[in-house]
Amino acid sequence: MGSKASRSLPAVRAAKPATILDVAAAAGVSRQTVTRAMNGMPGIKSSTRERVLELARELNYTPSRFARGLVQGSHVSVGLAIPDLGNPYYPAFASSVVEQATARGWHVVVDDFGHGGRSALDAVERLAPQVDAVIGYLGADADRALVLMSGRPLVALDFADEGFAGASIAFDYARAASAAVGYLRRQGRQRIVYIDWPGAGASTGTLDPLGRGLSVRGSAFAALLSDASPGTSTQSASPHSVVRAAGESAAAAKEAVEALLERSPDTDAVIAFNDLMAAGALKALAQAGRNVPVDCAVLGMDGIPLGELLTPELSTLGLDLREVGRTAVELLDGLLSGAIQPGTPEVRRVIRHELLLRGSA
Amino acid sequence: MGSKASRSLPAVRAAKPATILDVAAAAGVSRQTVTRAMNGMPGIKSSTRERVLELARELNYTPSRFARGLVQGSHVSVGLAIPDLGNPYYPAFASSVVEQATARGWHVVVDDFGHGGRSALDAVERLAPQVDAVIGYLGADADRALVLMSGRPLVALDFADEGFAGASIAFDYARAASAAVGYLRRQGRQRIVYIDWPGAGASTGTLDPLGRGLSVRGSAFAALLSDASPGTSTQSASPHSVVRAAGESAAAAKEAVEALLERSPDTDAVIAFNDLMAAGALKALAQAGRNVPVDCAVLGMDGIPLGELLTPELSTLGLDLREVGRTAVELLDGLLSGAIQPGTPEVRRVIRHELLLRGSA
DNA sequence: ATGAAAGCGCTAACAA
DNA sequence: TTGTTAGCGCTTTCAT
Repeated sequence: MGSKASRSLPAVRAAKPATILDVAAAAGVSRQTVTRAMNGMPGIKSSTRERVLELARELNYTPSRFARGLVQGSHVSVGLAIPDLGNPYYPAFASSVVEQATARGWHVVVDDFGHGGRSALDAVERLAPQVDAVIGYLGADADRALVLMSGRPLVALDFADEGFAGASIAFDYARAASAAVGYLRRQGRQRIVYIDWPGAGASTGTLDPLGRGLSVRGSAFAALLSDASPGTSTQSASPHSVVRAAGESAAAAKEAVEALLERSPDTDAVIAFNDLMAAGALKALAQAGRNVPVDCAVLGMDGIPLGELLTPELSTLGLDLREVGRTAVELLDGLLSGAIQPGTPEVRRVIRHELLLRGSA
Repeated sequence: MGSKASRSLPAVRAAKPATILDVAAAAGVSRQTVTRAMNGMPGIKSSTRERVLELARELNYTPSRFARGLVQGSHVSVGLAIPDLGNPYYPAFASSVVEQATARGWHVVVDDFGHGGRSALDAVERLAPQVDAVIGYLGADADRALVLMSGRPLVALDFADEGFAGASIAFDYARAASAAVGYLRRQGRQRIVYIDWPGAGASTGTLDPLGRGLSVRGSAFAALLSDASPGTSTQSASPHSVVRAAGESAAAAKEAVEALLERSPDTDAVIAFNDLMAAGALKALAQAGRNVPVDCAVLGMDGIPLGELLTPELSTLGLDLREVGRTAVELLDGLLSGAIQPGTPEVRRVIRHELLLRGSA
């Protein structure tokens, strides 16, 4: 190192990163020779290779993947925008997307926008210039995100807006809610409560019986649960049939259920926004000494593997996440190849939940 | 659509994707005008913009992100190679890496190589041409992976090989094992069994008392557990103190523990390879009617949030995954900027587990 | 074993 | 409002 200090290394690190020409100049060779050294190609004296590699290291040179990609031909690169890798639902979905994309030789760039107060729009904004297409849980930002993609394909998940010009995969919450509530009613459950997390879809403007914002799935349940007692007047029959948790976490759901049990000890069935929150409900019930499912049934939503590890095992409205991932990537594949045209009915898919009965209901 | 059928669209879709020149030619404008249309730039008649956009859609044109990146300046792009997004440990880690990378304006390309019989080396092979650096759980492939990176930074996790030329983050299993076994012995546990999964680190060649391959962490525990009964002869004192599960899953661990309880009903403490497998152990013990932790203690390894949702809550050797992610990205940052030199002691970090006592031990 | 030239597809700067 | 010119940094020929 010291012996070569006389070479013209810039005293202050240049703002611009070193290029192949900088290395070539420093080594006194042509850029092809640098290419040969960097890529371990034949036709270069090993002493030259060593010298070039050493210089490259000193100059902190990294070949530009853009220049290289430009000349060598690129892979498809897909952006995946998800709200929170810490919620087991999303990695389960991501896993399926990555698997399907990998099978096609694509790359997946993941942006978890759950940290630092970022929004789905931020994520797409960052992703858009660098990827060929985006798959994401974007909520109401989907419309604006589509603009950022300037014509490239976008698949919005859990999105059912009729006016949306991109591709979408929606979930049939009305049907899922009806299956769940029907099952619990047939069991003779009298006091069914849905634990909502209005953060995701509250922008839809649907309100619960008390006039508070509700998630999309929350409104599906609210509609069913409010109709429960036909004997009463115009006032909603079950004003407390929907409870709002403070966050999309087991801890928040646990607190909500604790408060609920305090207020309405006769609750005999709890349906949660998702499996993670159902796990919190399970904890609250266990702590309150309730026997699940005898005293109170618990139903989750998602069907993630976590449910099978809980005690009792979680009954849930399961989504086939591999199917969701496969559908998203297939949609993209069709859009990218031109086999599917945007604006046709083909780009709006609906996937159904299935009632998975395990131990908790 | 039909009215413009006479334009010279290729009858058969060309093998090569359309370029900006194809669109420009089709629209009878210059490429600059196409750029303006595609990127929503000003200085273009909106009728022209419409026409160009329409043509672009027909030709299925997508701007090359490489050409664009080349001219606009690139973000740093980091590859993240992980074995299985379905194991909650990895998304927890990935989440932290993505958060740290995002804060620096970097992109993260995730490759989950757990599907389709792919190896860590496959993952790096795919990633290498497209990223500036790689972080990964590569096991024994780390050495070969480094070659594929041709000089670009690589951070290998859970890797402690002395001869490794890249950066690495190792975990101090000897210390962790000693903390765990010491704690259980002080509790008076007599018959402590470690449930190994030799898939990951079996290549190190360490053998258990029965001569079978062991994971790195498995050997740390085997060493301690074999020394347990100093009264016996040269033959290993506790030949069954290490059990091997058939997979890195709760289900595999559950089966292993079921067999163990059959064979050694006096087992009063189980330590698992990781939290997921500990969850399986918990299920097996509950099913066998054992009271955890009274009859039998269970200790996991990882410290993922899942543990707190189990019944009883899982005691574990926790790793601060946010610290691990932060360290990996900091290492990369230093390497990329030249602030840290490869080959110095600075690139080999060690992170310690901490004994987290919750309900199960 | 090495070098020179050409061009990948795009956008910024400048003309018209 | 539109077109022209000049690269971005690299790898591929093809020469030497």
